Amino acid sequence: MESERKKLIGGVFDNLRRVIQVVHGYSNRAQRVGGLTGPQLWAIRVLSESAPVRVSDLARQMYLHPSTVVGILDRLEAKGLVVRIRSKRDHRVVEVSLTGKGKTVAARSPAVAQGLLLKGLEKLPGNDLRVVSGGLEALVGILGARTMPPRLLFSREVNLPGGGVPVGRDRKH
Amino acid sequence: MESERKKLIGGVFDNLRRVIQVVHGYSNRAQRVGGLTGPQLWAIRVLSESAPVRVSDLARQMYLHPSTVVGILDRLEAKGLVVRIRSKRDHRVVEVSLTGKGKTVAARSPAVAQGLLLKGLEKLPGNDLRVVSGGLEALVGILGARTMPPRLLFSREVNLPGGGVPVGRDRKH
DNA sequence: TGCAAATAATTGGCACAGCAAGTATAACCG
DNA sequence: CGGTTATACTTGCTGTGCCAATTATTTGCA
Repeated sequence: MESERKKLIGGVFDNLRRVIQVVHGYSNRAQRVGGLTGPQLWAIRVLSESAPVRVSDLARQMYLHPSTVVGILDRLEAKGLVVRIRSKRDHRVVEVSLTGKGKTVAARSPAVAQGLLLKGLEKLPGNDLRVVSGGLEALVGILGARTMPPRLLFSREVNLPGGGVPVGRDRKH
Repeated sequence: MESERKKLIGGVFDNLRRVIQVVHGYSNRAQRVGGLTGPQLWAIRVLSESAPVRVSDLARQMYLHPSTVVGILDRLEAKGLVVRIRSKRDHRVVEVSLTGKGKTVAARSPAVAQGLLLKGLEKLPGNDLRVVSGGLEALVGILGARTMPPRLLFSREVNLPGGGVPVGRDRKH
């Protein structure tokens, strides 16, 4: 039974690697689906949810430095997937949106991994789903990451760390 | 009960993000523990297990292109953590090993995330461990990643993909 | 009002990761 | 021998990611 534990633990590691490789590392670094890299796809996905968003907010949601996001946006803009529009009321801010092409990519892209996962989870028997949920819960607990912000993905709200409260801007069109 | 499923699924996503963020993104890109980047730490860890290893084998174990590994080794060598020794018998191969300093780093570093996980899993009650294992197993199944090579981490053997059967090399000192 | 401070996005510089193609050397095999 | 294969390395390129300025704009305060 000692060896059974060992085997289980080893399997957990292997599977965790696999999951990570698929979900996050689906585009390890180089170009991937549709010629988009991981971060680019990620930005597209965030944009597809957060409507027109300011560069700094996008950076916050992606947990990246603003200057990094600028670079990513440059490349996405060059591909014609996003547009930058200077805000009328505050001429400092830039609102980033998806173009039609960008929306198409966004609509097709989540199927890559997250969509796969979502579909799979949805058709999972209730008991198995509970097992998956419980298992991950335990993992997160072990890693002491329960207090960590989920980093947004399909959820709407963002807990920005450290930063002040986001001004309640009714930027809704 | 529909909403319970939804909540469970949402939680799975959030927790998955958390786990990924911790395990993989522990060293997002920039320098981290002891001034080492993620891939550098990873290489060190592989080296700490696989004794003297050839560059090509290291690349295979890290699932990286050999030229990428060369760069990583250059930086590790510059820091005095690894040494490259040309094999006497086959003058093409280079055996990479850890220096004393490198071993120290290796011994201290796995505590970063994987070690945390390992320790946590080890003290987990048998039942919970089975839940974690089963949950991940299901996830991997959903993602169709069961056939994917585990990418090695703590396990010894490597299933090199695509490549032919590894010649039964008795390079055991 | 008018000037200082804060804010937003960007730029430039740097290091690293990752790959592909090409090079040099060395081993193997007919 | 001579050609093929294997091994490591080099070079060139793209892309991330950060920090430290810079610029433009807005806000705040005296």
